[in-house]
Amino acid sequence: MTVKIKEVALAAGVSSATVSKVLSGRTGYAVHAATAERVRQVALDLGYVPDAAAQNLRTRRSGQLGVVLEAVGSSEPDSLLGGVTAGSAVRRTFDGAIMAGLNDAARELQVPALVVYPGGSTSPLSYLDGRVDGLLVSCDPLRGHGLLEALRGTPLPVVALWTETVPPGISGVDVDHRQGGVLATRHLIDLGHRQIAFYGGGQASGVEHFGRRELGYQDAMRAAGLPPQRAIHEGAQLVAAVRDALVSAVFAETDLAAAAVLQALSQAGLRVPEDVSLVGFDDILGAEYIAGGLTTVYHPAAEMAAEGVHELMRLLQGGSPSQRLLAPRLIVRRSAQARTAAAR
Amino acid sequence: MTVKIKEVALAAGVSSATVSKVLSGRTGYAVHAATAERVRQVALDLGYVPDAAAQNLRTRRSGQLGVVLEAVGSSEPDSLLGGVTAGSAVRRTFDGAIMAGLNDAARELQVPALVVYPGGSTSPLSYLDGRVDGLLVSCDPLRGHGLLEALRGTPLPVVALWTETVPPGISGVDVDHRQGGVLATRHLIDLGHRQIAFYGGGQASGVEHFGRRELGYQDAMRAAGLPPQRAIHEGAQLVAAVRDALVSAVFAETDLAAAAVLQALSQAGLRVPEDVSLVGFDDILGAEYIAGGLTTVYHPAAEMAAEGVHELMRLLQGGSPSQRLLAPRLIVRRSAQARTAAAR
DNA sequence: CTGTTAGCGCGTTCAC
DNA sequence: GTGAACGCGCTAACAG
Repeated sequence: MTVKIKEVALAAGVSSATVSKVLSGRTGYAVHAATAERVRQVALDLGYVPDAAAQNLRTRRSGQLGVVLEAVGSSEPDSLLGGVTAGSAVRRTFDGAIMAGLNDAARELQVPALVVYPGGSTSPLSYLDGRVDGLLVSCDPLRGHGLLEALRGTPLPVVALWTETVPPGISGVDVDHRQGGVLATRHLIDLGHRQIAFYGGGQASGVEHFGRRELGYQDAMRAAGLPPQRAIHEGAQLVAAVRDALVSAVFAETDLAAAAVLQALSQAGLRVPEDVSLVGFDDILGAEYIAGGLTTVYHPAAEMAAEGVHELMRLLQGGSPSQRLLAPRLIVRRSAQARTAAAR
Repeated sequence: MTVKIKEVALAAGVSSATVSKVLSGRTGYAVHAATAERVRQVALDLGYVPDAAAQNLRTRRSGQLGVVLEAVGSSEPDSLLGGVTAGSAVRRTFDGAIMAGLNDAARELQVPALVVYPGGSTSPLSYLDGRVDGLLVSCDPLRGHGLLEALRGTPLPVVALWTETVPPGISGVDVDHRQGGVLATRHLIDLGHRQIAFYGGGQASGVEHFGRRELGYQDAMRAAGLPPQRAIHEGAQLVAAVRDALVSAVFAETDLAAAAVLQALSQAGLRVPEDVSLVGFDDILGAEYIAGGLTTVYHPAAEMAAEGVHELMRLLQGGSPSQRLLAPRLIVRRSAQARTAAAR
């Protein structure tokens, strides 16, 4: 037996229209202050809660934002990672960061609720049932953007996370991976390294993020007048390069890849950072335990999600779609040290 | 301009009632197979999607499950952790695991959508607006159960995660932390250790989970005829106990606490597992990097969330509230070794 | 047995 | 400050 607006109206001695006006909170309606106060009090006493379905039906808005949460995280092929196999755990860390960012932003902006679509693979049509006023799509960078393409031309405002390349009419928020690659590489250069390897699939992987991280590596190398090396994606190859004095420092495209590098080096009797300097990317949980503290690039996933909510609110208020890149940040620990300290 | 049911009816040459019957999917309605097929085809061609608000208003059900996602994760006080400060990252791992579990279960059960309430601190009344058919509460084990208490007696079916102690009328799903404590401790006993310390706040911390983990430790010790030791919650104290040959193995109440133990021991020149065996709890991301592979107890957070969804569906189908505990699982790595191998 | 008509659910908003 | 139409799909009762 829930309380309905008519019961409140009756108890307050007014019509339901008046109750609606008062509780809408909007000013500008002609309602006596005393009446308004009485209505509010009665509503509170009776524990009246407006029915969301009726409200949505009439206003054609739900006050809900949809979130399509595709699995996000490490997309590294196993071959690259050696024995390191925490991919799904990394994915969860990022998903958790996304939820934390969404939650914080939604609370701050007073968005009533977020709707998560299970699986995220449903037909694009199903997002158009009025359940949500806008859509955040957390795409898997590896699996391409099938859903985004399908949403091209939707009447629903859409913001895509995790990608720089979105169809027209859709907003995008991503981290500046290329700039992150520059940060990591420049750090190694500043430490005096000249022979710096890029470890990972990079552009050849077909994964947008990894390609951009490699581009950043190349940018920084060229800016310092150094020749970028071809990407290495095998532990043995890297060990050989180090032995031949062709490599004194490594930028691994992810922290997991860095862990794999560390493992390969250790097995060959090489130490980090004494023999080789190492920088990763992502700052995953556990990064502080890798090599006694992995120097890495922090990936602001939560901030990205929060920015996505803000962008969606902008679209809902009539703004036009835009692209935005968030700056990553270098986290200096101990796995990268000055070249001179290596004494080789 | 969205397509409405009447337009479909018109195009298919039937009434809207027939369209509704066909698209409801329910059998038992008397509709010609040929007519039904035609209606379905027309609906598809026109891209008809039933309006959720109208549906919800008429059926008084939303097909949505609410999730109150309080911050969950490491609740360890800083003093216990020494320099190890990855608490928020752990929280995100668990939140991500929860979302992964919810997502998987919802998809499997064909639940249309999950609603996440931002902040999770809103008045209990606000969950009664018909937006959701039931509520999952992922409570913070540290902050107590204010929300759960407030939900006592709600007409809405409620399932609480992360706690064994719930008000009457509410279902609970939690991990069997006590059993996990037994697993960890028994593993050390089986390895030949007799002087086993519990490291952490335990029962004194006031955190339900940690208390139960310590109880499990005590259970296993007593079962082996060994006297449980008083909980240690300071690195220096632990180092002293090891030096005095009072402790040869440590069960730390969380993996982060284990990392702190490791750090304290290392600084004192003691090695894991050569000098001291160490077992953690949670199997957080990064556990495989702690001490070259931390032996720990896996915390099935995703499974817990999935089980929560199942329990909620049971309640929605008229089942009665119940409590459920999920079994944790020992993950053997290399931080705990046989006593004899220690050669002390 | 197939398909239609009519009215419901409940808060919002326009016209008086 | 009020009355009543309205949003849109569902379903009980009814006609063919």
